[in-house]
Amino acid sequence: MYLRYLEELDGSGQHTASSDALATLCGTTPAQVRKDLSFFGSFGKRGLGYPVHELTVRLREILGLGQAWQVVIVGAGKIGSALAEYRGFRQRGFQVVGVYDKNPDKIGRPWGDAAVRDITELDHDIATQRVDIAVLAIPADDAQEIVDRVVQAGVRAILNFAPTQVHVPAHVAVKTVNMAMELEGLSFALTNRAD
Amino acid sequence: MYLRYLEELDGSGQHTASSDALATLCGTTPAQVRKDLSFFGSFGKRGLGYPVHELTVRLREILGLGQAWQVVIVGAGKIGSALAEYRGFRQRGFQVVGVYDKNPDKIGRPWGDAAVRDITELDHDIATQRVDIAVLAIPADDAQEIVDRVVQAGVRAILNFAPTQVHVPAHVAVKTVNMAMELEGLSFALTNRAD
DNA sequence: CTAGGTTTGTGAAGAATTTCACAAGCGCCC
DNA sequence: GGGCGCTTGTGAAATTCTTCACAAACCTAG
Repeated sequence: MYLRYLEELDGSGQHTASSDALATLCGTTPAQVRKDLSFFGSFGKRGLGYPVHELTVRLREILGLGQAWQVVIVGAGKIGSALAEYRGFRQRGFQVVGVYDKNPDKIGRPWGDAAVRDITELDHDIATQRVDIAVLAIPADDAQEIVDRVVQAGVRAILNFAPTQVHVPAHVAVKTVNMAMELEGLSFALTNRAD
Repeated sequence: MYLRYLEELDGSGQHTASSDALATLCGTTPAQVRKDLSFFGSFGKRGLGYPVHELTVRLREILGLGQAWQVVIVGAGKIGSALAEYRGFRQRGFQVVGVYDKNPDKIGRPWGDAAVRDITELDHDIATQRVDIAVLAIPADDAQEIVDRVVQAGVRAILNFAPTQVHVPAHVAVKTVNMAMELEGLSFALTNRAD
């Protein structure tokens, strides 16, 4: 989050930013900003604030954004397709190297200058080319099976859009995005808001 | 999260579930399950566990899922369209009552048995029909402006897919889903994993 | 070079969350 | 009906996270 706003500041020519300024942008507190950043090192100058450009560079390093991570998307439905064409990914160095589906109607459908591939080829493909991250845009019922397969094939990070918890070995990182659950959180807020 | 798995258990005919069973399903601990549920009341029976069906009903009440919340989607790009047709929403009682865009090419494009509407009509539409939740699938630069407008028009809850923090008055609930940020979290995990 | 106005970095305090651990309650079986 | 094996609900302890508050450091101006 800090990186996002620092990039913005950098683009607009700001040279330094105080924890106070960053906090306002990010919707947090100055103390929080300082504690968070201090976890990784001592970047600021007292009396001045943080050097915007230098800090963006350091944060990118810390986040491992120096390299182009290779991503496969599993599931070529609405969400999968939207993700496959989402600019934000490539912009930030995530390269979509393959889209997979199990539905014969979708397999072979053009995608970029390649085509949607058969999900049965997934294991083989991951074994032969480097794949860092698997994005799952598939029904909940299929999620765990696909997770097991990509983990078996060597993938170490998974972004899961299926509305279910998936279980993985400790060395695999998973982030789950559950839109229905977010909406239900809003429903709760609407129902229980203190007016 | 508990609701999701309780529904599954209910569907498969389970009558009771222990905190231990729920914890395993949800990837948490039994103590956590009990503390969480106890916040809303005392639902379980000692020696037996929680009554699955009864608890789903109660959780739905608590989350305010009894009624059909009316949702508008702002932004008819890839992500907005995917969301507009996402079954998970309707299944859980969220009714998409309108899709808006500012791009003339997209305005009027058929969507369900209606059409994508001009974003300039948004304020008027919200004022004349009930809209509970606004889902934002628009560029970061437009996000705050649209947030201000829908809040002004009376919307109390926002699901934000724009990759930016948005600021709202205290009585408005916001959930932000930032896919690029999730990917960066995975990048960090891949970079700093302890092997 | 010094004084004054800022802002960081960080221990310590405070708050919130999670885990522990166990009494109390429940159903089942004999 | 009583004993036994489970499981909840919950205070208390432990841990984690956030906020406070201030010394140390830095810049600018004169």
